[in-house]
Amino acid sequence: MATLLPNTAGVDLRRTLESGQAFRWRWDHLGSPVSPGSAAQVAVGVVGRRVVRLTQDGRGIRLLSPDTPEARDAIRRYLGVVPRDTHPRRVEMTLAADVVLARVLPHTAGISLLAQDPWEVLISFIVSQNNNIPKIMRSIGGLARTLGEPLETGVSAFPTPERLAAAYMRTLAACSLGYRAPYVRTAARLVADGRLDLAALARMDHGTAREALLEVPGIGEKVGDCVLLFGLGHHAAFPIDVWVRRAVERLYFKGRTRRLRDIQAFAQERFGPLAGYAQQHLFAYARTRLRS
DNA sequence: GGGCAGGTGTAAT
DNA sequence: ATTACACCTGCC
Repeated sequence: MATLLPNTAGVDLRRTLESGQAFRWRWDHLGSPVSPGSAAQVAVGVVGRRVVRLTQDGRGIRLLSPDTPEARDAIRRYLGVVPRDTHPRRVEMTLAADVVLARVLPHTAGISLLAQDPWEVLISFIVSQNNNIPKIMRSIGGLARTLGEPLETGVSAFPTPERLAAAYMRTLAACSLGYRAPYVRTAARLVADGRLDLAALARMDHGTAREALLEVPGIGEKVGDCVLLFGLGHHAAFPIDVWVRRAVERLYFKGRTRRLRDIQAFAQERFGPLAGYAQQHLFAYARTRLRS
């Protein structure tokens, strides 16, 4: 049966899983396909070696499977529904002091920063450069299917660094990586032979870890900041993609163009250690309400 | 079918 | 120091 996960942290499952930080979740219909209107939806994703099914209703977030004590703990940590010093509800209380975010938050509240596998995040965001979310999801799915360990029919784990490092270029090309394929291969080799130690980067301070990431071919400032924020737990990181840039320029600078480094400095100064959460809310707001 | 979207690396000022 | 352009793919 399903377990109800306590969610005093105020996590909104759909907003979190559709926030562009993770690429291995999809929504399926639950129950009878003949009454799709009333059918609840279930989020199906891959977390490590587990195929995870979750739903959320008025009562909370339910873990449909796998329903074991170990899985329950892992998923609670992954989602950030454990009461920690920075969970969505508490973060949003602080961010709402910003008059701009106070207007944004009603549309975006409940976004959590997932505690993802840094290795998967590294590769996923190298793939994300100059790319869009549906295509990123296809590429990551393709890598899992061709190089990852099968978990259940049609679903595989994200490939290990060793498997990815040893992959043929044509295998990578078949996943539509395009010109990013050599970046992916190089990064996989760096991790596989220990020259890039992601666990060590997670322990370093934000600035030092950032410098190290920028040395990796295919990782620039935006992707580096995504890896820091989504994979390494550096919640002060503020990745600036076109949407975040639009949002900041529109909402804080009267629509005036600003240089990226000025936006970066502004965000670090204004949001401090919560910059990553602010970025998530601005990104979600821009994508849903600033299209046009 | 040409245009466009999306970050980074590189070569040009 | 900043700026212009190429890179691959899929969608309109």
